Amino acid sequence: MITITFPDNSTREYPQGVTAMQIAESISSRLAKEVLAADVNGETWDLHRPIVQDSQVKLLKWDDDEAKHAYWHSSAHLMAEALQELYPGVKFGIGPAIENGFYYDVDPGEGQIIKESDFPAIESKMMELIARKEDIRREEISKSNALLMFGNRQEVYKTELISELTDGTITTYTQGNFTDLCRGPHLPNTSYIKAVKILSVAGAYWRGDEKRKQLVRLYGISFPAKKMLDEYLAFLEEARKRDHRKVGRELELFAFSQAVGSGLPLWLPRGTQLRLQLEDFLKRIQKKYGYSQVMTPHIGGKPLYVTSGHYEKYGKDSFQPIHTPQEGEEFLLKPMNCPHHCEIYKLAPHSYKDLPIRFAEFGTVYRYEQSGELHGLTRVRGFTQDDAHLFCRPDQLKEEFLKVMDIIFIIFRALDFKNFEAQISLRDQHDRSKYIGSDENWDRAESAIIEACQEAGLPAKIEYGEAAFYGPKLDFMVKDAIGRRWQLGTIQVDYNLPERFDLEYTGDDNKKHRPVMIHRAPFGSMERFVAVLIEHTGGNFPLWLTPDQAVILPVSEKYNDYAKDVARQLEEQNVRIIIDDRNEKIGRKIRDNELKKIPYMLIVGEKEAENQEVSLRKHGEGDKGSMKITTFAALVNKEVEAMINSWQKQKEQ
RNA sequence: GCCUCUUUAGCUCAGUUGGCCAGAGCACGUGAUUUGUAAUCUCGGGGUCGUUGGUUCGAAUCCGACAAGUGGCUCCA
Repeated sequence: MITITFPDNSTREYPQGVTAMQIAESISSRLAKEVLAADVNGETWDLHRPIVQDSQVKLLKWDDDEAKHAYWHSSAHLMAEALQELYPGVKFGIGPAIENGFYYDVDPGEGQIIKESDFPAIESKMMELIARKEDIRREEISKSNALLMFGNRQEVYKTELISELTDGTITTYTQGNFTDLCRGPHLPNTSYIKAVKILSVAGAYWRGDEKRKQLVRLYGISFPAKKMLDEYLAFLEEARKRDHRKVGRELELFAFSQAVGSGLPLWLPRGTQLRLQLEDFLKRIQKKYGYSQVMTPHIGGKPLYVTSGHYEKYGKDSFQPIHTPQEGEEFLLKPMNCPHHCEIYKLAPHSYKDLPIRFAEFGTVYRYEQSGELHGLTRVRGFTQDDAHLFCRPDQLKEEFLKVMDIIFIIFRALDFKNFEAQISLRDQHDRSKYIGSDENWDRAESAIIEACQEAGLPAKIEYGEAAFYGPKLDFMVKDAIGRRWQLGTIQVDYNLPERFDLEYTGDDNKKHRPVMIHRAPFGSMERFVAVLIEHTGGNFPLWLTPDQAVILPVSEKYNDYAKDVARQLEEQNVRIIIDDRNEKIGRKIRDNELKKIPYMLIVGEKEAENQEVSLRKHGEGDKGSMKITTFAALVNKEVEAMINSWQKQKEQ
């Protein structure tokens, strides 16, 4: 007998070789129906794998991520089995579970293609295999046998994988006529899968290497109930309605023109207002945090980028130099603002007492992204960074880092970005050849970032090998409507540019020292930030972001004068709102159409004129009630201050 | 850059197996209506069917190239 310990620390005795499924059955038949996999001593196991020694066991159901993972992994195998039947000679790459569903990379063979129109056939084949209720069997196999087995089937991708595995750890999973090299775990049989949907097809390089063969990647998702699949598809449908490209067009926020060029957004009046409001918000925060605003040109001499090293690294893959009538003179569209800011720093000698120095600029930069990269406003070729460069002493690094994090938190809080993820990118632990700067400086910077996150109570995921060549960084990721992650805020430590630009300060020892540079952009870029903001709000922006996108609407021409009075009073308090006084000419239909694009209306009529009030109405939400004109102005103006202050208060508590 | 797919009016879409001057709703313009707020009625303008080659008596429709866009891959200073 062996002792099984459950998560609540209760124990039960079972014969040796008991399976998780048998354990579930011994507890309740309902549990046995719902259980998908088991956590055995911290590893996820198949339900039918015998447990031979005393173990900690947790039975995993759909709501456990590990169970979902096994479920989708088995679904990937199921899809592969279907492909094997439908496309004889198909070769398999890898087919893992992902955050939402699964994929399988396959090589359909010379001349064969898998198209979207083939999905229904694949799906129905999968359903057919589900109906067969095929058992999914795990087997341990020696490396030589594995090589032989997959080699015989010309599975070149699998044999490549096997050759890199350690003998004794190799397992296969078999269902019906399909056997896959796989670590598992898996469902007991194919009938656990109730509903499947192939979502998309894409090309994907074998092992993520651009130089190797491109396989066909099929994405799919599956659920234990048809209803859950329908709900998921409905969710995707809903999410598409919040797509910033769609909302941006509908609300006339931004547009693209083929004539201007792809990836070069045109900000329309409404979008510009929104963006200016965001810029203003950040400027107010930065003022409190001791930043100096600077402005630099959109181009810079080529030598500037030769000095910075960017020309060598990116020159040929970027917008090409601008030539002048002067022979040999070349300028580059700036791909970043740092070199310009370094030049400003260099203008005068600096004392250790002057540091840190913080130069901020909403700097528009141009990067020639590969054509396949472009995506709405989230990945463009011309964009404006809410950039700043902080020049500080090494001992100030952590404190400065924390202050920048503060700014990011204020912004995320103000805009209700709750589900952001933080990622610390450090050096590759083994290969350090690609990084510049001394080990000592790197160690100091890396630990400063880690400590700063700990002090701020920020759970951050550490990724090794993701650091830029010039320094480690902390990035903030936010998901869009359909769950894609986009990097917004970023804080990067840089040892490279101070070196290359020979930046200095005089220390208290009267000797020259090298400052550390921090690049930071809380929004990331105005374009990407607005895109994510649109997807989060569905275009339903808070009032403080869009006061100019409200309209004062007198209910009849009798109140036009009062409307003008309201506009004047608001203007005095820096809230500029337009009056729609076309009521006598145009009528309700036009007003309704306007409403689609203007989120807020201030309605004024008899009651309001009497009390010096306005009635606030939000599109789609109805009346917010009437309020004094001053209250309304305060609502708009004070909210910005309140956003900043509320974070300070929360920190003090 | 690579792979899949898409491209018809400002927007969302229809357009049957290739066959007369290419359709709808919304938007836009006009006239009427004046009503505390997401669909009042009338009439009207608007499309070289992404561009460009080809097949055909005949192409929005079939084939090729290019461009832009989608979903991925690679990349992201």
